[in-house]
Amino acid sequence: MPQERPLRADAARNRGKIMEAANRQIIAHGPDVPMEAIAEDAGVAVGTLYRHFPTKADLVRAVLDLCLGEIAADAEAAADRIAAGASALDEFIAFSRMVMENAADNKAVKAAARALGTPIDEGEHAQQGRDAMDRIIAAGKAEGSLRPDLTVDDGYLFFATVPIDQPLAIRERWFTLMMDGFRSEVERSADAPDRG
Amino acid sequence: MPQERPLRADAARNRGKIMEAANRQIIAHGPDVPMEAIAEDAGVAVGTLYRHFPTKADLVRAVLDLCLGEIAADAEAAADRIAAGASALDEFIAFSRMVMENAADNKAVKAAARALGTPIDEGEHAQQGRDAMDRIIAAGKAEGSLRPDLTVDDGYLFFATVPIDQPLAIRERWFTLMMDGFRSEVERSADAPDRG
DNA sequence: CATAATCATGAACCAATATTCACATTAATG
DNA sequence: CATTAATGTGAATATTGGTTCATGATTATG
Repeated sequence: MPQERPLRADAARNRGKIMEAANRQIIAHGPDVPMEAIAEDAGVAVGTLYRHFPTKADLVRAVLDLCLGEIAADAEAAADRIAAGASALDEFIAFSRMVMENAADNKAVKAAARALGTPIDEGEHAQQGRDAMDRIIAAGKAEGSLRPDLTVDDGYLFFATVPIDQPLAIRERWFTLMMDGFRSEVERSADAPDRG
Repeated sequence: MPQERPLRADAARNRGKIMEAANRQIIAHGPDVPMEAIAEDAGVAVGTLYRHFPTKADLVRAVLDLCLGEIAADAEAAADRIAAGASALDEFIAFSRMVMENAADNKAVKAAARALGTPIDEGEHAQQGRDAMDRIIAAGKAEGSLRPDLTVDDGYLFFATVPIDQPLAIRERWFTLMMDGFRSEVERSADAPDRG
């Protein structure tokens, strides 16, 4: 077992700069951003990217995993608040809305959503998020506010189908419809103006 | 106003072959398929594609518009059946399912869905489909089976968010959830196994 | 069938991008 | 500080894919 020698100081520094730059660039321009752009943003040469990540796909994967991690952390926070007494329905809706809004203007999240079901969501972050979602949904069902047959996969489905390229109003409407599909019958939304 | 001189015989023939080939190739591989591939499939040289379509985007647009036309025709057929006495809810669901299944393995439909809200859906086919959807939804509301605030845009939203890259079971589940979101309260789905 | 207008051909051109590699720098070590 | 292993550099390479254009073929017309 070859001991991992620690990174040289400059190497560690550059690795950080690369991750930050890649994060910025992918958030702004999506995973198709050229390696050159990331290198320039990081203030290093392209070759350096390749010293740290054998291939572009590896770099992108690392960034997307980071995104997934942040979302998973939010899910955990929501689950914790529920455990501490907060309304499961409120937390579920707030978390879902947050995911939607992130996906709308963060192309990394968008790409991560599109990548669900691919190798990307097999990292530990994905599992962490899945567990938190499970807690939220179980609480919602116990509370009677979410449909009894709801599963974590439904949450992922939500994530994966956010209408990213549509205008805000459309996205809001989609959100209403999805949430109404997720609720138990008695709990339907009140924001529809003209219903009996 | 320059009179459109009719196409020369060989030109007309080639135009047909190109449209067919482009349709095939885009259905199979999506709009990113190389022009070379389309040319080869059509049995002509790339230059010929450019004689008929100034740019690749124009060719793709033509193919997607064709797809939209077929879907619009299906919507009209459904609307007509409703006018003739068929259940609006049944027709709405059947049409929606058809759209979903098409989008699943027809990359042209998928691309057309993604292109909603872009210049592509401003052709006459788009308007035709919109009108038919309007008739279907109005009937469903009159029947009391669709939520009173449903609009044609919601139908487009459905179209645009089909979870294309997910496995069949996931897509079916999504369909259930969406349809439950579209129905009026009293009409919720019965395919959920474990609800009281 | 002769002529001109139209059309088809496909090699060449160009731009974008991932990736490599010979060489230059820099940090760790004694 | 001398040595060397690790690291950084960025021009060069390879590939892909859209687009053009000089040339040759085909069709329409009188």
